[in-house]
Amino acid sequence: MKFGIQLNTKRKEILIYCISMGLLLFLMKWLEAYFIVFNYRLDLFIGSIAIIFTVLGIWLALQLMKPKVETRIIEKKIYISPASQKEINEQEITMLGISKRELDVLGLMAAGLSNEEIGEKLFIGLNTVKTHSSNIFMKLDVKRRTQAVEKAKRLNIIY
Amino acid sequence: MKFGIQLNTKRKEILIYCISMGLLLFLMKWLEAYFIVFNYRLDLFIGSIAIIFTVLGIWLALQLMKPKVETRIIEKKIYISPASQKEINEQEITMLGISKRELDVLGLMAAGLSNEEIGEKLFIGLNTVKTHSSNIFMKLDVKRRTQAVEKAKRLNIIY
DNA sequence: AATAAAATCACTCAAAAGTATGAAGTAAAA
DNA sequence: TTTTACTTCATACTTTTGAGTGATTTTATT
Repeated sequence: MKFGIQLNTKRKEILIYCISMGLLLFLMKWLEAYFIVFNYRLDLFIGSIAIIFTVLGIWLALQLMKPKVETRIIEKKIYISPASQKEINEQEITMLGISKRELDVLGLMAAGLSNEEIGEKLFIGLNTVKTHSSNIFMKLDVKRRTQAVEKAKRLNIIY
Repeated sequence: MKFGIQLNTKRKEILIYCISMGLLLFLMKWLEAYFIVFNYRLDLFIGSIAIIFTVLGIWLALQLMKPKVETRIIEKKIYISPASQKEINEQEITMLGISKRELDVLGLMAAGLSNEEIGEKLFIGLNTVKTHSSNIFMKLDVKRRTQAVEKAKRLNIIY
């Protein structure tokens, strides 16, 4: 469809060109008599003709060459990683009322440490760790550390 | 740099065109005397001039229009499968020698179930679950279920 | 300074988890 | 058919975990 319209446009242009060329030739034919009088000016007349038709040729070429646009389509790939690294949900933490220390314990819990190991890492006693973990379970509404870790990860409380 | 070279090429073409045009005019001047003899043929001569210069104009236009290249960069979005939804690494499972049943237990372990609950779900006794989990820990080279879950998820053994 | 929240620890008891060992049935492979 | 791996279960014992309760200290807030 597009090609057809384009061709029609071209045909019209060619037609216009032919007509105007014919008119020009007619005009020149008329002018010829005038210029013939000034015989010395014939070279100037021919020069004018040359320039006019050069310009005409250029114009015609431009009209016909219009769609000669080389379109290079370069597909630029944009890789989109869909939110793989979720951020810590601070809001959820405050909402559940989990304290800093409890969060520390929870993190080490998720790493697979035992309560004793957690205590060593945080320089606190086993009983303290137990208290913290009990509070965590209460706040997270779970019964086991495995559940706590699972839920905490699901809620983006820990990494 | 590129632009400079391109301009130089164009300048050369224009120069060549000017020289050839000059030569043509000189040729025409020479031919003028010849054509003047056939005075009736002046219109034909002028017509020839018109055609020649039209063609010349077209040629010039084509030469000048050559580098009209349109580059369209189309951004194509490609969605990468998220890293979070990794597939189960069957190879790792066979490499570690983890059996189907052990994998079942491991999965429920990761869900936060207790050994007793796992037994109920799989219709096996508590002792059996314990045996399985012990074997899992041995094969995964860990000491606790939390560690087992952590490592299993890291190795893409479970979801 | 008084108050409240957070962090620390202790103690007891019960439940759950984990170790070690042995054993029996099953299904697939050599 | 024998072997091997898998699954199942039992028993005894140890360790870890978790609940419940209470207390002290620190820290921040009013």
